[in-house]
Amino acid sequence: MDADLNEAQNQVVFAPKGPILVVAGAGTGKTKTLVHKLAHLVETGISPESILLLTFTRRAAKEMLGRATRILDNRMMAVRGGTFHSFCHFFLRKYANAVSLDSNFTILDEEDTTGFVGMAREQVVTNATKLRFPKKETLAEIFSSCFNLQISLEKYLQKEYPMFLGITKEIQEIKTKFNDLKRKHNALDFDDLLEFTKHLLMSDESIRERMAKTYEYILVDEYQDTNRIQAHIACLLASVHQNILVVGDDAQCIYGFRGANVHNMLDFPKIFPNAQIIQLTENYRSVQPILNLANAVLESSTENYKKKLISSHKAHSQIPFLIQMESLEEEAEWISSKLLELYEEGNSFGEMAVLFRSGYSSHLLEVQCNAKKIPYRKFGGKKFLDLAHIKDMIAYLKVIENPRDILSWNRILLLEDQIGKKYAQVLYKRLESNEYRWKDDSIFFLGLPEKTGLSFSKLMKCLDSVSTMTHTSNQIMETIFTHYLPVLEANYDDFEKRKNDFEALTLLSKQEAKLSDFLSNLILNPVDGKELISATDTNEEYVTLSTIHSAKGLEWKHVFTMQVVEGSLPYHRVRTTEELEEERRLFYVAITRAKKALYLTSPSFTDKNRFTSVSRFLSDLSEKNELIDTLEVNKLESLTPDKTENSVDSRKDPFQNIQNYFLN
DNA sequence: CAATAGGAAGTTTTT
DNA sequence: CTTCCTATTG
Repeated sequence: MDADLNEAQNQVVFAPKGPILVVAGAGTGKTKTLVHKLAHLVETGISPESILLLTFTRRAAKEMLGRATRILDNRMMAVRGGTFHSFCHFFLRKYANAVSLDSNFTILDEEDTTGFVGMAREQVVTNATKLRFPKKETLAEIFSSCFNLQISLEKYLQKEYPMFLGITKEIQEIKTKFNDLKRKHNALDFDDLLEFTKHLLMSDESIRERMAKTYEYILVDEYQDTNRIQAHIACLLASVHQNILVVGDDAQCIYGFRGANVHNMLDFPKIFPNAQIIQLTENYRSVQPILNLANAVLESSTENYKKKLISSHKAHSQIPFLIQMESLEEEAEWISSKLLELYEEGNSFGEMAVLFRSGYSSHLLEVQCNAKKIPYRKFGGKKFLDLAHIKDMIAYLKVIENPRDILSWNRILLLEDQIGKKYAQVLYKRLESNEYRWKDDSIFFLGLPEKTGLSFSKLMKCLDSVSTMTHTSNQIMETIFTHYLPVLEANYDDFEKRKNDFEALTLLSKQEAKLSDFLSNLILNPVDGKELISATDTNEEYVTLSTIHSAKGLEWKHVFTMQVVEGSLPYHRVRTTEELEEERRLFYVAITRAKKALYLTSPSFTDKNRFTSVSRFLSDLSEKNELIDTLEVNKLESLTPDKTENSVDSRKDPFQNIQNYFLN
């Protein structure tokens, strides 16, 4: 027995081999238990590299392995761990031939996937039917949802887009064409990674057995967030030895939109009738008032969550705050001031986090943090990879790696002077019929204006110079960059700033010897450019700004949750009660991230002066006054200097009043 | 056919 | 704030 752990946790760690379901409430020491489990497995003779740890999000995987390595020793680095998608990618590179894939396949990110849908759409939609036909983004969303929810196109349309039911046939046709295109151009999207893996594991017994030998033990964290296909893959991997441990919390399922379903968890004992079920209930993270609010939020749910979180902290503590203000500007101002205040009281920035529903919500706050010199890092929302100039660079590399990548060809051709949509198409066709081999030959230039041909041959000579010899990805990067630089300077006024991003990209490319590894890693593990640059700096503490989704599984001493208002939390697009319940769980996740203090802010006006009110998740609470302490921030602009003194509210912290005054 | 400017409209959450 | 579409000019 491990004295560090409570009884239930010990039960998990010392359980014999075989299937185990751990139902772990928020903050019940789940990660700690898993880390100890890993250590125990290694001690009992299972080698680290034959343990597979799967999670849905990258952050959860990173957190888990990071803690295992810190708490235990470097042997834990050998544990194979990552997201389902990254595992599937690794698996498919190895067994590509078994599913008749070319092993140098390209992985499509969201934008590329949408691009292929767009191509398929153009093939089906003629001008006559163009009116009111769903856009490529919508179609891509529909196809992905059908896959992740594992329902037919018609059913999904019925549920979400009844207005498109009349064109089901055309949409189906686009879907088929879309899949054909991906195969033809040697590309897999995120969903394909899962589908091909599942298919291969299902149909090939010898591979299943080989996998069972490679991975003697399967751990799945955040099991409530896996969807049916992912759960299927996990179970297939364990089908031979049944050594599978899954951990989850039904109250924290927030990926329903991607097909995550509580039933995955509840049905685990149906798949493995001999499964041991262990509950972790004692909360070590938060003080009781925070848990009281969390419990109350769940209690008003229509669904029946059995658990009530009880804190192990006995000391008296402050109940959560609800701070109301007029505008979004005031909200950003108040939060940033409060962050500074906490810092000046001796808290480190690393102990603070601001959470929000949507990626863009933090915009004003980021401005304030920059102005006040508060170090922060943002998680969720826009990515390094989404920057246009980074995507340009990647497109060159993708073409070198997979010449059939039509989208990347199109992108880099369009960058050249005097090559537009039409000529890009013509040139791709010529390349294709010439098996992507470039010859400085007149047939390539037939019917092209002189300047167009010149641009094209310049591009091709550059690509040729890197693909004919063996180069490190770093050398390739340099050559491509030399070619790209004039384009960058011509297209962006802020090209100097953008140039800096290439440092980060070069830094990344040095980490991988092979170009293909570099590219797939970039897509499956997108990194923030800033993060990379600052990683070379000292380990500076920073405030975490994060979407609630990305904050899952993490904890901070001081947590702020922004825009706890109708329209944001719950989100305005929510229609059904299931979706509403998911929003409630999302709020629950946000609350339970806080260890010591929780601040909820609620502006009365969202963007475009739309009036809104405090989230129903709070206003519906029957014992609201006992659960939260409501404060109002007066609108400072409306006060004349004379009146400011009167406005000082004795209930409020004097320091905060001073800050509010001087920083405005 | 390419390039450009200017107006319009759409912006969850993750891989 | 951005991407998307359209009209105009070269």
